[in-house]
Amino acid sequence: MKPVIDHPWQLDIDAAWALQRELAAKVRCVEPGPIATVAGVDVAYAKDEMVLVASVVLLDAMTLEVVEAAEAEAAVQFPYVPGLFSFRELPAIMAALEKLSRRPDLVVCDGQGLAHPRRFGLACHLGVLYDLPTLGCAKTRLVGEAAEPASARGSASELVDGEAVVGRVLRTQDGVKPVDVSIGHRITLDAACDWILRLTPRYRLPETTRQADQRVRRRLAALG
DNA sequence: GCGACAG
DNA sequence: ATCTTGTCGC
Repeated sequence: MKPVIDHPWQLDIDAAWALQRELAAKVRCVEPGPIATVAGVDVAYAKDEMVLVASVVLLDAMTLEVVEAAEAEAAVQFPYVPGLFSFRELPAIMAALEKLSRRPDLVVCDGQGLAHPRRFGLACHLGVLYDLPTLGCAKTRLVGEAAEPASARGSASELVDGEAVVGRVLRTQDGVKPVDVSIGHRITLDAACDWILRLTPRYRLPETTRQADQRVRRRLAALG
């Protein structure tokens, strides 16, 4: 699978902010089409953050079984800057996506989507580049404030940043720390939360993220 | 100016 | 993200 939009990745911080602002205008919040397959992506670091290893898994949306998987490595060429996270991890993720034989109907990202200071987190960036439905499911917050959801699985509260509702804090299992869910591209917040609940029948994090994380660690160990 | 800050 | 021991619970 290849992106429908391409842009330089060898840029400085200021150029990245400018490009991000331009791409953010393309984000769409619409009801996604039929979803039969869901992909998950994750990245791990090797050699003291000199090398990135990315993993992409494709799950059957009904059974949550892995039907395809791919990994790829890429040299780090962008620093970790909160807010510009996607410029650091996407090159590796794109290399892994290129090895995927089919286009997923939805991609679950490990990080924020709209719940970002410029409303353009990793999930939005990936979604716009491939024109695919994407959502962000983050373990920790970047921006926004929210009330503590009730302790039962499925409970949620609005994630608000300034005047805007940028996402939802969702409890995926009874008593566990909730995750931050936000739209990436071509999906609605309600649909995004519905999918996260469908993908978390047993654990706090979605099966997509867990499978991708598991495989990326194994690949990292195999490298040495 | 000071603190916060996805992975 | 990654570095790490012990500990609580099913």
